[in-house]
Amino acid sequence: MVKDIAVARGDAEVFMKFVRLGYKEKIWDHDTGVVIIQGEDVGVRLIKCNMERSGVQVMRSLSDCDSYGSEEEMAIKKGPWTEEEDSVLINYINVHGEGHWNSLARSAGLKRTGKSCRLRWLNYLRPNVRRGNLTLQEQLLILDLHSRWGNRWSRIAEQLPGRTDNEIKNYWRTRVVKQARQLKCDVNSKQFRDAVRFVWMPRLMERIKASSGTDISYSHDQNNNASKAQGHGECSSGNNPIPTMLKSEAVSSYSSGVDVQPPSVSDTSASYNLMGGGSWSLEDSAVKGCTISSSPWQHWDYPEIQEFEPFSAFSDADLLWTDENIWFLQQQLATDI
DNA sequence: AACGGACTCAACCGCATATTG
DNA sequence: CCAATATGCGGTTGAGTCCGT
Repeated sequence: MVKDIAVARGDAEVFMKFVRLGYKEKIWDHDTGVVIIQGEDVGVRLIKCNMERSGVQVMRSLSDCDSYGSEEEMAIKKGPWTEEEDSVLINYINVHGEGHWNSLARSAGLKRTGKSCRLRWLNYLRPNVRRGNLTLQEQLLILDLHSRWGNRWSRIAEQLPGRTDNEIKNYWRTRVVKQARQLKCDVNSKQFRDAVRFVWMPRLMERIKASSGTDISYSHDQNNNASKAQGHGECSSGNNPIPTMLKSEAVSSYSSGVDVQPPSVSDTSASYNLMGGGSWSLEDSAVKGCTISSSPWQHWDYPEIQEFEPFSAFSDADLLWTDENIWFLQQQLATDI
């Protein structure tokens, strides 16, 4: 049986739909000409195609036609991406740009859904994706932003250039939720949020301060080599990229856990130049002067400085944790972070 | 060495929203 | 305006790895 199909210019979606349905009718694009294919019981064959005028790129060769017509070959692949798939996706995006993920997946010859391609690109393959452990500053920022925005992972990720929402979400679940679980309380409970505010975050600040002046090597993966290795089961450098803090004076006010005197919201403003060349500072009564130099990083200015109120959650120091619980949390954090 | 539980994180799923025809 | 489709987001899963016994 022979099926003739004509497909309008560039309409790969319609094209494939008719191929799958074994459609026989002819569809004409009067403006730009048509692509006509001839189908058989198994597979289809391109018999006429004005490629220049039609702009149909999905059919790059007769073999493509065959593969698209095969039920078996049309199966969507799932699971881990192979290096070959990665390179196909990267090369395609380098040439054609990103977006239009469904048609991209087909045009590139990937047997993946558009969503899968998008996710792979955004979370792993795109340039400037940072790999490796979250720095102390990043952890602190995540805790702080989550306290005000909740599970708005993509929004939080926007404030940590190179980090993905998926990565931050994973951090939250594996580290923070785990902590709550160990303390036998709900991660959203006031008790736990207070513990984060008055114990965890101050401790992070202390650790950031403690790293001041130490010679910490930080190998920023400019070429994303580590990320590629990690994606295929190999581990990248386990070094935690901790930038050097140059100045920190007021941090100590957070160091005593429940004895913290929260800064007022009114004198709060922030400038997280976290990805600096670069500094990271909190113009806040309690942390003012905390500046972290991290020259290998890309410069980044906190984009929502107007609305951002760092540590505004400290406005009410009514932590209900017992000394025992606080001690326990601190012990956990000492080994966990 | 073998086993099993815990952990990590890439990837998938379902849903909501945006865009397109 | 509406329906279909694409995109984006947050929640969840599960394969691979680590680590203690």
